[in-house]
Amino acid sequence: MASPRRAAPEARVRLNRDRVIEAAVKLADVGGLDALTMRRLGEELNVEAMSIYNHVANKEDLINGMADAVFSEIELPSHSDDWKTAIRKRSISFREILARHSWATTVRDSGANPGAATLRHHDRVIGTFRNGGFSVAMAAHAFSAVDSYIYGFAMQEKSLPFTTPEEVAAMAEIMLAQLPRSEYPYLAELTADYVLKPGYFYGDEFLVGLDLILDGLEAMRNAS
Amino acid sequence: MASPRRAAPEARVRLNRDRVIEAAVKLADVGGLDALTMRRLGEELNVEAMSIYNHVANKEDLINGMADAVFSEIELPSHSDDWKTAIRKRSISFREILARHSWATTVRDSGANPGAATLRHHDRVIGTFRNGGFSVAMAAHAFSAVDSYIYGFAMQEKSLPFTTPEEVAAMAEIMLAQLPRSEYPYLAELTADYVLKPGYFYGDEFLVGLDLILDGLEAMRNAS
DNA sequence: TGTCCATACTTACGACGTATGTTTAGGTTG
DNA sequence: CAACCTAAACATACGTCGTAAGTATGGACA
Repeated sequence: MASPRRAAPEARVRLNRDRVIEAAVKLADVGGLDALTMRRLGEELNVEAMSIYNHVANKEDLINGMADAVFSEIELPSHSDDWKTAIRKRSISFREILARHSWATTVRDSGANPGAATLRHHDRVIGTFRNGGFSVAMAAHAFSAVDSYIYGFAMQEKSLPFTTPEEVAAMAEIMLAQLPRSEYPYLAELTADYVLKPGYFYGDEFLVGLDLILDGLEAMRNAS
Repeated sequence: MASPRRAAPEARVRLNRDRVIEAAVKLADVGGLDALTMRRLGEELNVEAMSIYNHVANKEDLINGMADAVFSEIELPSHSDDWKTAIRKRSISFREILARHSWATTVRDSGANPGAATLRHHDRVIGTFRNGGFSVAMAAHAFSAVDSYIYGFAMQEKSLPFTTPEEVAAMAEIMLAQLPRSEYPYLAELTADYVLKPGYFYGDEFLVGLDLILDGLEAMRNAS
């Protein structure tokens, strides 16, 4: 027999906050926030649920950590681009990240206890506007408008119960069939003549709205 | 003794779907979606939790009903206004309603099983754009842009852990005090020179962004 | 007056977040 | 190498959740 020192055939891997958060994000990505339970997370980490509390104050703290992890993934606005390009790029990245972690749209983090990555991200965005010639007030307007739009778009996108164009078409066909045309004529028209057209993909709407806002902000900046 | 016919001193009030939904909305308004439990709701209705299931398939169905009830509160775009005024008014109403029922921002209803009020509302909004001279595609763009913005704004607003200007000031002061100025200079500047200025109210940002989008849509429409 | 059934109540189950207490394994010290 | 300390694991338990399944009841119509 080996010495008791080396008894365990499988050395226990130490846990830490980052490993916990990473696993939690993975769980939520797959099954949504509902699928993220402490017991299930423990299972994923080969640990009892309660052990997680050695690295996280409670579930809320865990979720805040997850939100901050998501923010750290977003591409920061580049210093070498002009403000519009920089914000445009980071906005596209933001949406992409929110689509990948669709549970994140519901999480408020930012408001209550923003993490370090969240703060840094926001600081850089505001800085980009300021350096682009926006006054403090205008930077605040711009920040609010752009981020509200991105969050809202991500939410709408998430709420769609389909993803691929094929699914969209199938779903739209069904909805259209059971939609009382006389009662909702415009909804029916939009579905038939737009959503059901080949090549339709709701995600494409994102850039239309984003550029609308960015152009508006540019005009506002130039007017001052 | 009175006849057994009239035995109950307090006649049992019959439940129905609308009464259930109304009470549920009230509960969620006060304490958020977390405060809405079937037992608590039963208590509110003087009924056991399980009795609610005679009027509602399950909690998801209940919440969908609540979402539709919220939509029914939103002011429909008026036929007598031009498209821009009509959409502006209903957007302001929309935000107001979402602020009053802040739990509603998280609920997806619209995507999966839209209720009658939701469908009617959407139909009227799209109709307003179409009658205002928007092509089907442009109406879709407009609808997406405006509603994404409203939803996102409502979410940001909800995530703020304060409401009154006094609370904002107090909170901002605290955050500013513990914010590493050198690390987040722009965030600090914005807080100090904008948020902490008397009269600041985040809700005021709403119209700035909304008008930005509406003006952009108008330009887009005129260009075609 | 008798029958039926919609609607209410009762009980029970498994899963949840987490408070509390106990065990253990890895590093430090003599 | 043995004795000890402590961080981090496990174990147990409580109250609450959504809701399945079975039971009781009272108002409407025969």
